[in-house]
Amino acid sequence: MPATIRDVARASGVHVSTVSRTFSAPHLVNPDTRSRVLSTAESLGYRPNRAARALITGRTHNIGLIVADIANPFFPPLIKAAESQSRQRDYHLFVADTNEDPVAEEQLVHALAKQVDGVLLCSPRMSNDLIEKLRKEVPLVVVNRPVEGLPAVVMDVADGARTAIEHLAGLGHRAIALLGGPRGSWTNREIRRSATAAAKAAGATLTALGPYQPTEAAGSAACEAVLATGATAVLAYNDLMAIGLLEALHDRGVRVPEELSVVGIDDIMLSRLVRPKLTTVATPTAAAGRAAVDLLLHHDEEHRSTALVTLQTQLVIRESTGPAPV
Amino acid sequence: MPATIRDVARASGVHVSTVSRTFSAPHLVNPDTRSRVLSTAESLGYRPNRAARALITGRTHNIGLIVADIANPFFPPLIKAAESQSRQRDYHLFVADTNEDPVAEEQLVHALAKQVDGVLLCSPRMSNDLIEKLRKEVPLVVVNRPVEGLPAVVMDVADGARTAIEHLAGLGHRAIALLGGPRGSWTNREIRRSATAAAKAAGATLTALGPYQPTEAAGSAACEAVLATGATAVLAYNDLMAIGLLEALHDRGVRVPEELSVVGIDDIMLSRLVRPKLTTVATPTAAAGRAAVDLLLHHDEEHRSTALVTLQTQLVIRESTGPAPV
DNA sequence: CGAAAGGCTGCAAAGGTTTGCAGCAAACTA
DNA sequence: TAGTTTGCTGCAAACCTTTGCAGCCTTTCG
Repeated sequence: MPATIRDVARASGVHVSTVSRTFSAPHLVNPDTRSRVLSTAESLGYRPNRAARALITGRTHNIGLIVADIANPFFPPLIKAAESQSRQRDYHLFVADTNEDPVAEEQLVHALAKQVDGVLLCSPRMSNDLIEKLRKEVPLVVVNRPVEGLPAVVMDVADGARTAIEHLAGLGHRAIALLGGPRGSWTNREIRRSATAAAKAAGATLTALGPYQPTEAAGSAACEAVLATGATAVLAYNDLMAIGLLEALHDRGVRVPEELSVVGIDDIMLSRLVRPKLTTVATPTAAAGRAAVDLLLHHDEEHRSTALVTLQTQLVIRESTGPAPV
Repeated sequence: MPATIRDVARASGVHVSTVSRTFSAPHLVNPDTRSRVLSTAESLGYRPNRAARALITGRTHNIGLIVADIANPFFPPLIKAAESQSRQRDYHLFVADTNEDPVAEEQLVHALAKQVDGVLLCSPRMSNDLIEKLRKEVPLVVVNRPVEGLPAVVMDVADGARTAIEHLAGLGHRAIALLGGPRGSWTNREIRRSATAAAKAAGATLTALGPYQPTEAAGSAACEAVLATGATAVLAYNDLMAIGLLEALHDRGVRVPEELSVVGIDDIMLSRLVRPKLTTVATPTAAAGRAAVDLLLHHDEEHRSTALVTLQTQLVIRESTGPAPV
């Protein structure tokens, strides 16, 4: 039913190849012919069929984006930015959600492989070995984990965690708890490593808790464990957990920041709307989305192996941190 | 480079059509042959090329989802549910963001038309006439607006708004302000219509403000206007605006709910985390996402025209509403 | 003025899959 | 036993484009 290139060719009295070139290589066709073809195409409502085009060119003009949880407030800004950047470059974006499941991640890459020119793997939970295997099937860009020889964009959470710990130490905190994120997360390891080092340097003790799911519920559930450490300050794997913790603390009547200081990571939208407003390490998620798309699209094979984009983070001090209780 | 159906055929000593049938119509091929084909396919890492398949069958097994703003907290649960439901049915989901721009909506439908089996149009801002035109290009399901003769899923916001107004009236409020949403939104018109009627029935006055963008910033910006109405209670187009308003009120020192009651609509995640916790009309967004996908996939042409799914809403009373000041 | 160059167009193969049709052998039916 | 059905497989066309090659005509150059 929809008009094909053949219909346009017939209607405008030229060969299909001329119509094809009118769209994919306009400079090769005579301006008069071109405008004639264009106008009949317009009147027939013709639009090139991307699937057919992909079949022969091998380029689909589609990108896959795989995230752990679309509804986790960390991701939407990233998805939005990636989508916007993709479309600006005339690409469409498949979005898929793994529900934090490594197996689903792998299946999704397989399923999307043939349909996209590349896959953006965000905060993957799968092993590096598996990533190595999958990259043979389809070009990959990893977000939130550096992988040897693969283009990646990461946030400098190590620096962020260090800054956060220094901020707390500067407020007099000497016993700090770390609310750990999910197993398999590179970001989590980074935070832990850096926070430990920073605490040591500042003469504070750091008690690591976890692993936990990166959700508000898990943050609330961990309240007990946090209080049990005797810490006067907490650094959480992400804002969602920090906010969950804040909720639980509020319910228990523990005052923040008077009795306990709380720092999150990410600076999601929520963080400046809860009370007390959350002190947090801002990660540039939108920039990450854009960078990932560009990395996928712009980098030719030779450069690709060495491309690692590191985005700076920044401590945003709000109301959930204060001087250590005496 | 990747294995094709032909490679599998050669390696297992059968014709390509047999391989094809092994995957797309297994019951037509001898169990022995089938398992042989399957195992060589497995060892070659063969996966059917969906684009090629789409070319001949006309079914892409892809769905397009168009929303106004991915980062608006209202949408992620809907997107997540739609994605999950799609994948369960062996479909992949394109997600696109229009930035609240009606023109972008139209372009997106055109661009996706050839690549999907249908498009889910969420809270469209475009005119009904345009929708009528676009439906000829690709099957459409509309979310959050009923369109004559088109499958749609809507939330019963009229009932929600009525309930909200009755709740406020029951608390003694007689002057209520309505914080209006964006122009072109069916939901907005519904709310306004129903709230007006409910207010009248309850003997209260309703002052409608707007249109505003459905954002937190717009909610904050409208604070002045709300206070100027002299209302003792506000119903906002959505939670985001209500929360923005809450922020602005807090900054001005207006106490909620003592001096002003605030009700939102949607029950986004944020709403139970802000202080005071927001009283709001919960809309079943995840259910809407699932229903939209099912409507697209299950309904054959004859039923399609009559399919309108209406989802119930529910008032959730929290802390932002209280008795009218005397 | 003749030959070479350049601009434009047509031809046809190719890309990976599905599917109606035909063919064949084995298993039934009468 | 002859004829018919059934189960399985092969053949080849079709889906919509792109693109290397070849051919034509017009210009340009010497």
